[in-house]
Order: sequence, then C-alpha cells, then structure tokens
Amino acid sequence: MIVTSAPGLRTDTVAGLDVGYRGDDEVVGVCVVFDAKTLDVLDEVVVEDTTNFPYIPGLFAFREMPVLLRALDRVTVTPDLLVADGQGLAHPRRFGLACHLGVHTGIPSIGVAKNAMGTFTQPGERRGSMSDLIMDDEVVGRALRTQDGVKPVFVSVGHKIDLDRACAEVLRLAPRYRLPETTRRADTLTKRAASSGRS
DNA sequence: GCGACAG
DNA sequence: ATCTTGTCGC
Repeated sequence: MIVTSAPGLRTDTVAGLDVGYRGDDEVVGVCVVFDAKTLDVLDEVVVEDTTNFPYIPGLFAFREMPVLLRALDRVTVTPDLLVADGQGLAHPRRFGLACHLGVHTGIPSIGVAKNAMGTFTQPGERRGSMSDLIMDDEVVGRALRTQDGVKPVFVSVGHKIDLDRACAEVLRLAPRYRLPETTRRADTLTKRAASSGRS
C-alpha cells in the first residue's frame, strides 16, 4: 500500500504537476521542477495528449495520470518530491491522484487540492494554521491556511512522506500566494499551451 | 433510490 | 477544468 512516513527524506527539488483541458479529449500535461530552497525553476516540460476517460470524481487519476507520466518522463531533473493538483489519501478509497503518482514512480508525493472531499473545521485565520480533514471519522489530510485570511488548501499524503512534513513543504512552497509555486507555475504553463495550441 | 463529488 | 469584463483591494 502507501507509505506514510519519511525517515531522513531530503527534498531539494520539488515538482509541480498539472493538467489542462482543451475539450473533452484534448489534454495538456505539465511538470515543473523547482529548487525547493530558492524556488528557481530548474526544468519544465509540457506535453499534449488525448484522453477518452471522462472526469469522474474519485476516478480522477485514470484521466490525468497518462499525460502526467509522459511529462515526468521528459524532465531532466528527477525531483525529490511530487506535488499533485488534487487529493492523495483524502480520497473515498484513500487513493487519490497523488498516491497513484507516488506508487507508480516510487517518488515521494503529496496532494494539494483547492477543494476538499471530506469535512473540516475552519482553521485559524493566520498563515500556518491548520485543522484535520475528516472522511468517515478518519483523519485523511489537513486544511492548511497558506496566507492570512485566504481560503485554505487541502493537503494529504501521497506516498513515502508524513502529513506534518507534507504541510511543511506546502508552506515553504507558498511564501506569498495561496497556492504553492509548484501548482501556480504548472497551471500557467497548462493554460498557455491550451490557448496557443487550440484548434 | 437520491445527492454529493478533486480537476 | 472551461466559458468570460470589469472591478474591488492590497
């Protein structure tokens, strides 16, 4: 299954992964690798592909995994941590996109979602405040406030890392905006490709 | 059966 | 996710 601990994990390089859409079957996958300390972009890859799998909450990975793996394959710097745009353990079957990516690649991974699938109590208003994300009376992740007064993001473990470390990484990756730089950069690249290459 | 439901 | 202008706020 999934490993939820990370003794001595080093995260010098972190990758942001995201998928953009240009229709029901045209997808754009992006993988951006950052220097975790300076937040400098070390490498970024954009790949186009097609899908026939529809968007079904809970089966998200079947739609986005293929393109993301292709993008990850072409990156020249193997990241120490993968940050997926979606859930990890915070999933109905406890196996969201971040888990698929981690288990498939063997690289530690976490999921950072803009919306929650479980329930949670509002964390404090200050950056760094957090509260448990609950599903079926089980703690599956955390609602984390990355900036004062903004809506929290939902962090959950993907593979080979623990929740505390996952939240710490997200805070480090989001020094200024609500979303971590990894997902922000991956998202803009995704949209750039979508508008410059559409029919 | 009905509603909810990451991107 | 995507379709979309101007607008409010730091």
